Amino acid sequence: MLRISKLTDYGTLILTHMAGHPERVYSAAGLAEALGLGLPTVSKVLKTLGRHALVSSQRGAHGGYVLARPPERITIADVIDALEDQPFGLTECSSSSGVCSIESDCRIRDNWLRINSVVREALQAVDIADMVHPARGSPFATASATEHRLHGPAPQPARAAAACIPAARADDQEI
Amino acid sequence: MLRISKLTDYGTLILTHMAGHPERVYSAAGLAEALGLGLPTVSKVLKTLGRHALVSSQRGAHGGYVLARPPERITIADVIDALEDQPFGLTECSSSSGVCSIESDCRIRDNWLRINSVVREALQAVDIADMVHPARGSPFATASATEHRLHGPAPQPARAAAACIPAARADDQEI
DNA sequence: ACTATACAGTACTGATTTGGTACTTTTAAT
DNA sequence: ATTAAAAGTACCAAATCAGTACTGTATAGT
Repeated sequence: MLRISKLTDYGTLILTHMAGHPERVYSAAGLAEALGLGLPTVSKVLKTLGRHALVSSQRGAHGGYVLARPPERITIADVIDALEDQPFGLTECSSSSGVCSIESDCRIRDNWLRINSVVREALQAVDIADMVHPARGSPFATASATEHRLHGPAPQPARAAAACIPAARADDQEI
Repeated sequence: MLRISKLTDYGTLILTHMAGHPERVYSAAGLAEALGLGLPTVSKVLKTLGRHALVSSQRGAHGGYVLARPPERITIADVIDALEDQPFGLTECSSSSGVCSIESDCRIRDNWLRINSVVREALQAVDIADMVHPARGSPFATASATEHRLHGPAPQPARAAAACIPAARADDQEI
């Protein structure tokens, strides 16, 4: 469906929130409270982010999570890599090789690989620090975002609100 | 999971095949046979493509499908718009507005919208004619596809082969 | 007019994926 | 020792996807 999973969405939300005070130790409970998400869900995301070294964790009382590196050096592509189950790739045969019996004959694969590269670059051009500021002069702002038509905004139903929770209040909920 | 659905994959496959002879009328059965896909599945895809005016259909005996416009003017973004259920957008709150209760406060939404634009442009830069040729000097080849690291090729299992069927044999199976 | 062919629409079912939760274990500070 | 907090594992419900079947409609050829 060409959409990131909710967990990935939560991940960017959490990291963006943490980027407000890059040195502070945040507890999973505090983040859940601040972002209006369930604690188990937040824990799950943070654990995964920790496994991929985007945050580092401190166990025990007064423990918690800290960004493992400055927010400028954590890109959206990093978050997707960490949180999405399948390896990056718009199609199955382009994310991992060897699954397609007639790979050598397939004329489309090369093109999908190239499309992937372009999409990935777009995702790598945006980092968490960019997300904190509403619209900074970030590299991806240079793209001709004006002249793209978006020809199907399609006022579809779309169920309940997803991960779009206020990232504001970046400084309550210490610890 | 940031991946297009199989139906969309089939769609590009079918259109690419048809682009081999842009004027020819292809039957659903012929395409299914040529591409090694199930007839019902191919029919489903073609019907949807027809509804979105990417192919035009001719009913009755000797009927079939033809590309509705030259392959140079059908982009991957068009195919995705036609075949994916949800409207384009990496996150729910970025594909349609009004679903997020605190939309105005959300500092991330603007950024997702911008990321979407970039990704969409990448998808719009590639057309079906590009897909036919292994690696033409297409606009998206100009991107710095060299310096992207792809840091997680992750030799994951990955189930059965998907839509990666030979697009070759572009000229057997007439009608 | 009749018949064969081929697209159109709808609906259903099984399988996969996702999202969320619960429970147990390990680690560290007081 | 007790408490706080993360780590790991496993599980369940719900949503989504993929594929199939069935019925209807239009066209060409005889």
